[in-house]
Amino acid sequence: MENILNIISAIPLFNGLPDEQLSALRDIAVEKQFNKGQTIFSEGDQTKGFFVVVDGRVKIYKMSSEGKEQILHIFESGQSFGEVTVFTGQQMPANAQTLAKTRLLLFPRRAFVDLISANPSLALNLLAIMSKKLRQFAAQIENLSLKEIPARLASYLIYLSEEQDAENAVTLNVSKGQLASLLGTIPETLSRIFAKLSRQNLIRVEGPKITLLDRQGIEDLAEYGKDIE
Amino acid sequence: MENILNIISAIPLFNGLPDEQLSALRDIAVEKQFNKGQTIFSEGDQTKGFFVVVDGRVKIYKMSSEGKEQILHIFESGQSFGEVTVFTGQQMPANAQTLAKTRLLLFPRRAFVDLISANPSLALNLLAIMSKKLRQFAAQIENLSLKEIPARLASYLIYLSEEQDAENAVTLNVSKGQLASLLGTIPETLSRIFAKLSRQNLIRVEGPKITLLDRQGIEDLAEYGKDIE
DNA sequence: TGAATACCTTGACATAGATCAAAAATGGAT
DNA sequence: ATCCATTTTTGATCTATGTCAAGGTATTCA
Repeated sequence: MENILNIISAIPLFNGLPDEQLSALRDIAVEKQFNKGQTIFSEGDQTKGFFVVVDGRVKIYKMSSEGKEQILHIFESGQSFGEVTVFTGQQMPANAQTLAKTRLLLFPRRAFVDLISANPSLALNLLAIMSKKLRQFAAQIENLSLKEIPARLASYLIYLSEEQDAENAVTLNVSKGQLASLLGTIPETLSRIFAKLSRQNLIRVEGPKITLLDRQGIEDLAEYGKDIE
Repeated sequence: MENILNIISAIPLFNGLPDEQLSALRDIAVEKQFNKGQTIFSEGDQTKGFFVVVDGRVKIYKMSSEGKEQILHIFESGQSFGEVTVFTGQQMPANAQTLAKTRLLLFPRRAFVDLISANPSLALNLLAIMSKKLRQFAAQIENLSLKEIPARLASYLIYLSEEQDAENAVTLNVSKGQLASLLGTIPETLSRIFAKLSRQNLIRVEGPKITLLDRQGIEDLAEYGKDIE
């Protein structure tokens, strides 16, 4: 068994916790392995607990009655998901599936809640993380309803470039089809928009590698929508 | 001064807290009065703390660069908002404005965080409330991206009927224009959809009073979208 | 009571994006 | 390498919803 303690202490959620609490966390954590494309849980499932991605990538998504998928979130190493139902005790409100070979830690509900009850600093960390998620959701709602798809794509590219710490070149970490779902559209439309932005010399697309040729132009597009044809 | 303690103890967030904690909360709460249409805070403002609606109604909204508004939330008596920035310490991410004459309690940031740190049960309540909001946001994202507007309206009517505990008659608690924004559309479109659903004998609209003539039909519409013309 | 203002509805039209279909490119697996 | 499966792109068409404009209906306030 690899040192779970090291993994746990590197998780943002558990930042700044004293060793004894980290040990307590390790004692309740359960390690899980998944291959690419496996389902972790489905909408309506009973709550098991809350998850942390050790490595790999997980998508959280909803399906419409016609089978269209909307990705709500994509989580990578160090990020956590499933907090919500730990506290409401309801069933899972969405589906989770791996996008790659993935290792997770599961903190079973009961034990985790007990731990939080006893540790205000853990609760505060958790509150901060959930606050951040609320904020991201609000931003996503704003994007979906206020902005057109080219603007949403531009926002995402900027987000990625900050994430990857690269001024003007980013690499998509999901397939274009998945990206379409995350942006609330379909692959055909996304493809056309990539083509259009390329034509306008805002970006260059080479497979999953996107070069931002005109950073300012892309920022304007993200901010003001309405791309100039 | 009216008994703030009574108000505080009736707030869901503070459910089940012992008297001494309620007193501690009262000691840090600040009462605020607003008339209809007044701005409580604006996007970019410094975080003051977190708010509870005593009575009245508050909308939280974003503006697009073209001045279109998207309502993220409408809060009524007993509900709280502004928790997010209390923990992240960032600026306010959206605007808040009263929809009616409104009384609020403000819990200043610093004092509130101290209180939580000392009281795990308060933290757990807060976690549960934030979880619920996350869930609502997820549902809103799902609605915006997976459902057409008639289905969103149907969902909202069902939600309202449960809220108001009325099987087949609901009263809109916001203007139709505001409702349009909440559903991610514009008044013209909403108006047409009301007309269409009336034509299909699913509902009857009399001003802000909506009668659900065919509850099952409305539920189907909310669930499966794609209304049968 | 009536003017003024905000709100709601209806109509004609424009368009972003979805759908359907099929070709092209990519990337594993053998 | 070559084949198969998946992903991506491109084209033609359709439709829901937005935009612009105008008329109607409440509600408020003097």
